[in-house]
Amino acid sequence: MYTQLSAYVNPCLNKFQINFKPMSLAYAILVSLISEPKSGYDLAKQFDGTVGFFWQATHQQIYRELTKLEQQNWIVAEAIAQEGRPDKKIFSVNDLGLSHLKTWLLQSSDVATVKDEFLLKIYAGYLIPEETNTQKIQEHRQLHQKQLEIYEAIEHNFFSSPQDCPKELRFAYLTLRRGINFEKGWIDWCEEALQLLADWNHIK
Amino acid sequence: MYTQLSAYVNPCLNKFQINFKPMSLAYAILVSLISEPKSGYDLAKQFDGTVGFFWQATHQQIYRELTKLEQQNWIVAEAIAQEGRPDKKIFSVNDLGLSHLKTWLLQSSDVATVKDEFLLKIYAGYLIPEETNTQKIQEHRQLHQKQLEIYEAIEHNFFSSPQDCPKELRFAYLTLRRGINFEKGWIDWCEEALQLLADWNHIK
DNA sequence: AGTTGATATTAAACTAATTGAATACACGAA
DNA sequence: TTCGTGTATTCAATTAGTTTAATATCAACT
Repeated sequence: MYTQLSAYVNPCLNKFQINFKPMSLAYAILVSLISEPKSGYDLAKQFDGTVGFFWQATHQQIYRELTKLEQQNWIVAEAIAQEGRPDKKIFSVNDLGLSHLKTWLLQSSDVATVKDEFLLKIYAGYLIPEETNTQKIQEHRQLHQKQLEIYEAIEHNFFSSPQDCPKELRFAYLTLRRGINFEKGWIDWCEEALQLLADWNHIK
Repeated sequence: MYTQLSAYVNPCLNKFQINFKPMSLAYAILVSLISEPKSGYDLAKQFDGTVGFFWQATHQQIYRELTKLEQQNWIVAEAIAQEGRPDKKIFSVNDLGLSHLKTWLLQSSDVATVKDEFLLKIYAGYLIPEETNTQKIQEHRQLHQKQLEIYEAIEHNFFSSPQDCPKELRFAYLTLRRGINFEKGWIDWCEEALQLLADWNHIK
């Protein structure tokens, strides 16, 4: 028995529906290529660097996605013969790709979901020895300290006077500020957590 | 000497290894079941609640994982007939599951990767109208404000005197503090970003 | 001369996650 | 009476992401 309206929909019609799916990796690639055309190899590197703060992907993912984007005619490739190095395929965004990117940019996005193994382990911290937790938090603080230093070096070298910043870099600066804010937040939390654990240890 | 932004690519990651450790969903489920045995339905609800700050999963994922965990004999199910409601299957962690969980808890974890569509869009904000960016950030601030209020209500109701906290809840409190820290960080950044955009707008 | 390491790309198999349902019972409101 | 909401679980298809390669060039050491 049909108890839902959806049961009456012709299933063949489903295939004609417009795809609203995120495909964010594709857009992340477009965003990177638009500021400067580059190869899959360069993209993979950059995805571990500055853009990597808010998006990462392995080179396998990137090459697969580039192939798809080229087939869809959102990007075009140019083969570059290099001396002393393997050939490169430099990709750039064409008009079709740019218009799709702009459409996507205008859509609002949800707050990103967090999947944090570290916090999951802290949550269950009562199951393991006290000092293991302390150690984990100290390690974590150091990792965030290191990342903060990287971000602050970038800020110092490229954004010492943000008011003079060229328009394109202004938005990169905003995301860099978020990176700094994020790392400082973690460091503050680590210190607070260590203090709380120490206090509780005194009380027992 | 570092003369280009791209030079700040983390050299440790040059081999394209972003260490992803799998199976975390299984452990997230174990962590939740260990504090109190529950059904897939309850798990799905909880994954939208407190645990949801650092882990989320859809009910389809959860049911699939529960089936696997039961087959591996890490958890056991007990069918509960309910009046006026469908039957429930209450899962609890057994000794094998607990020992695997403890082994996992002792392992150190990497800093969680961030995949933030919102920041990706901000990064490319120079491609869209000024007021669209402002609006996006204002929306985002409100979302984080709302989440902060939820966390602060939990803190007020359950952790008004954290020093008297029972041992198991201490760690939940630590993660709650991180949630508050996280939301406050976002709110601060939103305000800073709005101010910077306004300043730049004056200079043009 | 041979190993390592960086550059540069591709293939294939696999696991995890998402999308979009369907099924089924009960309760209260329209 | 059927509509919506909440409880409770399952299925199927597709997309996304991970692991583990293999291939190739060249520079710099050892």
